[in-house]
Order: sequence, then C-alpha cells, then structure tokens
Amino acid sequence: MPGPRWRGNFKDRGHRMTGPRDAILDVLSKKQGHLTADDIFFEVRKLYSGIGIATVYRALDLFVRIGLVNKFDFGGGRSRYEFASKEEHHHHLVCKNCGRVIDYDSFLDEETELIKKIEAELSKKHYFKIDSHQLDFYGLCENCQKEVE
Amino acid sequence: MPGPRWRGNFKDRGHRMTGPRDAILDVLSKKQGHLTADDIFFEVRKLYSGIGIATVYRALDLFVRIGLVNKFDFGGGRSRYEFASKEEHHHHLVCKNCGRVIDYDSFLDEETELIKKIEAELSKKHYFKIDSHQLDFYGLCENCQKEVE
DNA sequence: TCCTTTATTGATAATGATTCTCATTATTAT
DNA sequence: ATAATAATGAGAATCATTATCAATAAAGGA
Ligand SMILES: [Mn+2]
Ligand SMILES: [Mn+2]
Ligand SMILES: [Zn+2]
Ligand SMILES: [Zn+2]
Repeated sequence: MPGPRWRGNFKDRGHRMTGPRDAILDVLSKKQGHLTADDIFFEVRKLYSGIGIATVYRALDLFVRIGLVNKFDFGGGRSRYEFASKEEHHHHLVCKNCGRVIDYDSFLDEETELIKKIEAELSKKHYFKIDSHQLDFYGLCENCQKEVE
Repeated sequence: MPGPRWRGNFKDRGHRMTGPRDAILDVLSKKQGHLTADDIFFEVRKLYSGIGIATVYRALDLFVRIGLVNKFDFGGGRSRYEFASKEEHHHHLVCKNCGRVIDYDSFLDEETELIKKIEAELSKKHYFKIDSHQLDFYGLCENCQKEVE
C-alpha cells in the first residue's frame, strides 16, 4: 500500500497511486534542482530498486499532465523536471557553458504585472488562450566566466 | 564560387563560405518561421541536391555560434532555427497543442526596459554574465481552442 | 593559373533520449 | 476474494543529433 501522501491528486481522474509513482514523487519533492529523467531514475532506485526507466518517463509525463511537476527544455537535449507543488512560480538563469540553472523570483512583482499585461494584449491580438509562460536568461555563471577568461 | 552575400560574416574567423552553407542561408533568409533541421534539409535539397543532413546540422551549429541564426527549444524534441540577421529581437507565443509559434514584438518597449533592469539585478546578485534571454507564452491557438471545446 | 594547406563535405555508423510493445503484475471497486 | 483494467519492467524501436573518416573543395600564395 503505497504512501498516502499524494493520493489526493489521483482520486478523480482514474489514476492509481503506486509504489513506483510514490517513490518518484518522494525524490522530486526532496531533491531540489532541475533533474533529468536519468537523475531521477538513479535516485529512485535507492527507494525502489526494481523500477524501470520507462516507468520513470511514464510517471513524469503523468505528473506534468496533472500539474504536479513542471517540465523544462533548457537546451542540451534532455528535458528537466521540477516538483511544482507549493513552489512559487519563478524564472531561470541558465549557464550556456556548464548548464547550471538558477531559480529566481526576486523581481516577481514587476515581472508579474508586466507579464499579465502582455498576456492580456497577446490573447486579444492573436486569439490565443495563454496559460503559462517561461522566461529564461542565458549567459555564463561565476565559475564558467573564470574558465573562459 | 558560392554567393558573396554572406562572405563578410566569415572573413575573420577562418571559416569558408561554401555552396552548401550559402544554400542553407538562402533558405533561412527566405523561408520565414521556426524551421527544424529537417525542414531546412528538404528545402535546401531543391537548391543543392547532393547535400547531406550532417552538413545541415554542422552549418546550423556554426551559424548559431557566430550569431547569424537563432536556435530555439520549444519542446517537442526538435530544435528550431530562425534567421537572425536584420530581424528585431522578439518573443514567442507557442501553441501547446499543434506547436504553432507566433513571433511578437509589440510590447518590446516596456519589456525591454524591464528585462534590462532584471538583467542588471540578476547579474549582480548571482555573478552571472547574461547575454540573451527568451520569453515564451504557452497556450492554445485559435484553431486548437475550437478543436478542444 | 597551379599548388599546398586544411576546412568542409557526404555517407554512414554511433549515440542518447524518449517512446512503444507486450506479457505479467498490482490496484481499485465490487 | 474476484473481476476489470491500469500500471509495470524488459527490451526493442524511434527519432534527433553527433562522430568518423576518406574524399573534396576553398583560400591564399607562388
Ligand atoms: Mn526552476
Ligand atoms: Mn521567432
Ligand atoms: Zn556555468
Ligand atoms: Zn494550435
């Protein structure tokens, strides 16, 4: 009988809470960062050794669909996943050299305001129903600046 | 002797302007949109029938490195490319259902201002050297709203 | 123009991430 | 406990992108 912690999110839609899914959510909620499917796979095997990589992908896909997890594409060929529950919405700073990703939300007041305004304008102008956005800054992190110097 | 149109951008760095590269730039500068490597490959074969897909990838990589072309990851597993020369910087509206991507730059005044401010703040706070950013709004385009209704 | 140097190319194999298939197992509602 | 069926694991299959390597072509100088 897998942990009841996340049951609530599955009740309705006919999804079942299982051992593998619970273990994956456990990892996602504890490890912070922007994990690849493989990162998650290796961590989860400590909790649920028999799990297969396909199950990890299937579970992540489900979690993204129901809004429990955010999926990102920062370039580099691998998707990255982040636990969404309770977290504030935030934006990213991405190092083009080493791939490090930093979350930030310090400017969120002004940003949120402007972004709402843009959303309204774009929705009207292009008949788009906007439900999310992503703002990333790219550059070189502290370490990588030194290396390149 | 391949077209002299883009010669200027190659002079310095030891890169050679070749038939395949010229054909690829031709396609990129004429076809608008956010093309995949394969889109480009099929178009370029009309101009330069013997070209190989590896050459397309290599050329695109080079163009991105020297700033002639922008590369994007809107999700969906394939990178998308856009001719950068002369174009204004802009942001995107992406349909999560059909993948359509719309460029916009109407809000650029206010956006630019805020984004500069954020860049300055983030650079200082995180010791990051920021050189670009990407802002995408996700949702449903007009057509896809109808389908789902 | 001809030569030399070496960047570039095309074909193809290799890789890496993600998805699919399918027989087996586990979960849920009765 | 039983039936209905969602979920799983192993491995094959896909898909996009890279790496290899021998052959070719561009650039600059003689
Ligand atoms: Mn994040
Ligand atoms: Mn664009
Ligand atoms: Zn870095
Ligand atoms: Zn659409």
